[in-house]
Amino acid sequence: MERGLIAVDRWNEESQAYFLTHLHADHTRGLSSDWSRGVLFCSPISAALFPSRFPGFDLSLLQVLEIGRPRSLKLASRSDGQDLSVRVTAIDSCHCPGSVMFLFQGDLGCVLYSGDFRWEPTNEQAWRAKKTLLRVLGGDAVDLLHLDNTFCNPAFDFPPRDVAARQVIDIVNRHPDHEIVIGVDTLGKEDLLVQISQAFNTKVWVWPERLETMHLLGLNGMFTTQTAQTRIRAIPRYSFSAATLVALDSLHPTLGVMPSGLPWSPRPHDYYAAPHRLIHTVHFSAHSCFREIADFVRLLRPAKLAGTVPSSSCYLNPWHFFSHLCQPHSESTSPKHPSKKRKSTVRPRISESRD
DNA sequence: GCGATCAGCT
DNA sequence: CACAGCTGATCGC
Repeated sequence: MERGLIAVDRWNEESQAYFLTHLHADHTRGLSSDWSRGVLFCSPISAALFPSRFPGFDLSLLQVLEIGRPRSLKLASRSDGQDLSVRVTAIDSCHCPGSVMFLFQGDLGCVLYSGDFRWEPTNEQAWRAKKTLLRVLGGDAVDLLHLDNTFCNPAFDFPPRDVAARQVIDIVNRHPDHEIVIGVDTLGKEDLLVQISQAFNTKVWVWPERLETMHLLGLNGMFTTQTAQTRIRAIPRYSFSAATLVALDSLHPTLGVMPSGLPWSPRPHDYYAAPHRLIHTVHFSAHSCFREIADFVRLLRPAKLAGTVPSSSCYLNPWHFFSHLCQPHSESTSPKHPSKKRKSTVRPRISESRD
């Protein structure tokens, strides 16, 4: 965004204000315990997790933005030093605990930075977030939308997370005598584990640091670090492997469940591919699928649109799909073919740098 | 010795 | 290809 004024998830350059969308490692690269560049704004949940991620961090630099509650900032214009007045509001992005979008309104125009987000059409939390966003927008036209375009391709279509959770529960149900091992990261998929805990009325094992995270998130009584208390364990994804599963299975019949955001079918000779008798994979994505991204753009009809995810072979410029949804604000015709212009061959477009 | 960056892997 | 992210090697100070 406005270089030198506002930095969202960017930590390696001088700026007048810094904003953290969420605490995944790829958004905190450059942040460290000895941070001293300036004030950092984040959500209440990110703030609660902050000391455990960055011990010794100067907490006087942390500014908590309540969800849906605008905060006024005074910045200085880079050209003439004049005061710039900006309102910023954090909106739940439903990507992981504490994840938010940032809506900036004021002298820099109306800019929405989506951060990583997943707004499923059937999700209550997402529905509330959408209401909040529309309320704070109050009819303002969005000049620029920085969009999570991770899966911005019509080929990406996958079920909502509660359906995926149901699939995991079914797998566990079908294997009543197995130990179950689920691969998870340091933050995310808590809802999945909570649903499993409730469905089987049992605690779920997690490693000690993960238990601390659960407690900081206010999830008490559903998780344990004691192996004997449960047959269901959530282990770090990086230690989840075929070799690990084989070793565990030799001690006691074990089944691995890998909830993965990777939505394409793997090929042979790929380590993701190796279909393994002990491993079930379930599509579980914390990013919006194409249809959900399209709904989001249609809701906002921004004048300009930019992707936030760096280049990859399956990245397509969101403008390619959504330009017809942008601008003429009063257009009430509903062109129901966001993928109309899709070429049958996926045409990779290299993005510029992440901004 | 430390942090930052990268290669490798899952 | 690569959701997110760990480990370990290496580079620069």
